[in-house]
Amino acid sequence: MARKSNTDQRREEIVAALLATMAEHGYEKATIQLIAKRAGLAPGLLHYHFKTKAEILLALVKALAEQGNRRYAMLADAAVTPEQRLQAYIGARLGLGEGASAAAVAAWVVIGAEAVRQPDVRAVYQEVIHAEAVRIEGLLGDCLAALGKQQTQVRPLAASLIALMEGAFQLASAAPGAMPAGFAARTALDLVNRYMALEPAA
Amino acid sequence: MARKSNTDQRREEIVAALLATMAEHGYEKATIQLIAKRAGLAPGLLHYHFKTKAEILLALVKALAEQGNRRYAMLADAAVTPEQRLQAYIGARLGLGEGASAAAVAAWVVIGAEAVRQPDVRAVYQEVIHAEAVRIEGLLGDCLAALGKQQTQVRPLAASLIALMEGAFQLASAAPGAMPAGFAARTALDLVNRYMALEPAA
Amino acid sequence: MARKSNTDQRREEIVAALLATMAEHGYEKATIQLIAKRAGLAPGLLHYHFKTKAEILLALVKALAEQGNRRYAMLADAAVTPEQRLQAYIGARLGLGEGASAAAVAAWVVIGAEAVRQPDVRAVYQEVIHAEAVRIEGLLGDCLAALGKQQTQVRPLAASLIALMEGAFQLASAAPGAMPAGFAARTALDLVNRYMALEPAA
Amino acid sequence: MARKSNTDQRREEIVAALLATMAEHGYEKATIQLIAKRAGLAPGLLHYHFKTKAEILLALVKALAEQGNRRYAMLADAAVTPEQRLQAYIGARLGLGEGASAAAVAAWVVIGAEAVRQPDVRAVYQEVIHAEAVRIEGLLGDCLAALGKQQTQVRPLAASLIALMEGAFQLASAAPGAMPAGFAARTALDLVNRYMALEPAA
DNA sequence: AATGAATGAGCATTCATTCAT
DNA sequence: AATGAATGAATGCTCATTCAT
Repeated sequence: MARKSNTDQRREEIVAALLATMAEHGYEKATIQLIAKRAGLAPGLLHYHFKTKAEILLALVKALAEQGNRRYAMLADAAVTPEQRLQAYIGARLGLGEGASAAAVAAWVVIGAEAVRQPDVRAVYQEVIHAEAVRIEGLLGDCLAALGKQQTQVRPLAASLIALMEGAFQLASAAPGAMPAGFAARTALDLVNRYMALEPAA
Repeated sequence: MARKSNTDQRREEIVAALLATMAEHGYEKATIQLIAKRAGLAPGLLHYHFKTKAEILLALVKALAEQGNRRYAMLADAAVTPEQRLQAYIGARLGLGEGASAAAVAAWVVIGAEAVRQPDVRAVYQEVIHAEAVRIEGLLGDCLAALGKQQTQVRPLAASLIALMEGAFQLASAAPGAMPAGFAARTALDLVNRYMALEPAA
Repeated sequence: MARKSNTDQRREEIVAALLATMAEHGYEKATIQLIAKRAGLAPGLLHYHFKTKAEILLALVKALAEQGNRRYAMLADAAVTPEQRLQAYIGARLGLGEGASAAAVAAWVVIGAEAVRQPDVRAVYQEVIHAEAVRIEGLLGDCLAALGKQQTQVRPLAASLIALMEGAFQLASAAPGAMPAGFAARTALDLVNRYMALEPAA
Repeated sequence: MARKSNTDQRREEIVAALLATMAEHGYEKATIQLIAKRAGLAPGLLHYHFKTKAEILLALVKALAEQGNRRYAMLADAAVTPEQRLQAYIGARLGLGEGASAAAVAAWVVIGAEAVRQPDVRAVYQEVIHAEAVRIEGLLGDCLAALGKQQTQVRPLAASLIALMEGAFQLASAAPGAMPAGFAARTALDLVNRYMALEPAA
């Protein structure tokens, strides 16, 4: 081997550059030229490492999903009771404002809109949402069980929580100020907890 | 009198065509040619009635906002108690599934993503969100007052409800099936009602 | 109708420009820019009248085929005996050197090579060859009948004549000088006539 | 002795890979990457052994010409009478269908089209055609001499035979089925023999 | 000799916008 | 008001060629 491959690193750099560019310009206006400039690479190189621009987008969606997985794995270790795990989860997902993730949130909103029209993106987006739903249903089920409540509403409740979070990302990106800073996580948690508190016993 | 101007009607046709095209192709891929074909008009005519493509988009955002206003005005007349009004409101906004509005919902999601990058769109989007927030805060305030509860959490609660609705639109457009059909409105209402039920008295 | 369509004329101009450009540069090097310049049109206009560059090529193949049809129709009227018709046919097809058609001949050679790899081009090319074969078989059959000869070899003889003509085009374009000027038609006719003269009687 | 040079072998491998790739994709679409993959070599290596892609093409043209020479040399030994030599020659050249040579035939057709526009290719192509013409003229001259016929038509007859063969290659590659299988060689031989049979005596 | 990442010019194609009719 | 041809800048992508290793 006369030259060691740096493909994995380059791909990550390119994906990161798409994230940043997309957060600012949207997907269509995130041109290969612009992404390349942000990554400090020659435009042609992006097509050496990725066949098409759409492929970079898919890699980004997957990267963001994996990032979510890692965050979830970390918190799952730390928390003990079901309530703590739920709180930690919502806090991790909605704990916005830490600078670095603002771009990721904006990019995610753009991805959500691309999922409306691009079948490939939609497929991956749906996988991510579904995995999230499964996780939340597990967390809520544990909480309800610990409270001795019925679990018939787990699915719509989980779906509503996901909707609330996706909507919070949308508002944070397109209408900052609409959501009182930092209150999203707290209010979401209260909503869910009070809902469960008033569920009938099992 | 030569020939009466049909400008207003033409503008509405064009805006409607953008709505339909955008729901299917997104904003950038909703080309003037495509919009014109959908409207049954010549491409050049679109630039006679609108200076730029961006202007059509702004007209669409405003049209969707006004449509929301009209729906609200209608329901406000019918309902009597604060609880009825809140239920009617959420039902009207989240009562998806009536076919015709699926395109409007998808277009709204796309608009939300455009608001991330287009200042003009963002400004109008924020106006719409703000007006909605004011309305919901009024509704929630009335409900809490009728229940004799404190009203300190009206703002974050209203913001969360908006987030939930925007997120529900996103899921309906990009991940149909994630949200159990028709449950969005019911669960949202339950969440809010139980939250209020457990608020401290004023 | 506010503006009359000139599409047909423009398409012909574009096809003619491709013919000229291809004869000089081949298909791949006949860029849209080059073709447009030759036609005196803006590059973008070529894609207004044709969806793709490949579509222009197909239009050219069909145009050349029709041109051949017209030439054949003309001569069919003029000639009387089978021998005269055969002579006229070969003369018309191989009567090279009249300047204007040199480009067409070169373009046809390039088309033949494109037919090797482009299925769409190959399909049309085969249609043209087949139509030509049918015609020649008819001509040869008439001649053999008039001579009272058997007609069992009509097919391979026609195929050979087509091959000879296609090859003559190739030599005329890529190796002028190899074929003694103007002798192609005469030698081809002699070859066929002597072949038929020595066929067994029917 | 460090490591013996394998340059010659590598060059042959590369040329063979161009032949195969060109037969399938044409010259322009036979990219260095594609040729390298077919040869099982790294793309960069092709430019170590050849300065440019055009140089590989020239090497291929020469290789095909030499291959023809070798075939001719072989048959020349075996045959005795002029008629036998002519028959052997035509049979060797037109004896298509042996699988392995289909790609070579297709590549040759593509080369013929490149000769239309690339002066370097044209020069070599013409050399090959000229050498072929000289050979055929020799063969035909011998046949006519043996028959006691005049030899005034040797040149156009040889040119026509070359045209027929080049055209047969074209048809075999782009319109298989047009030429009744295996009949090309037989019919070509008959055409030439009957032509000679009816030549005036010397 | 060999590798494969890197470059950048060039390509077909798209598309908002203009404009003569 | 309306048409649809025309423009040209911009975009994603290709690819021969180079070069550090």
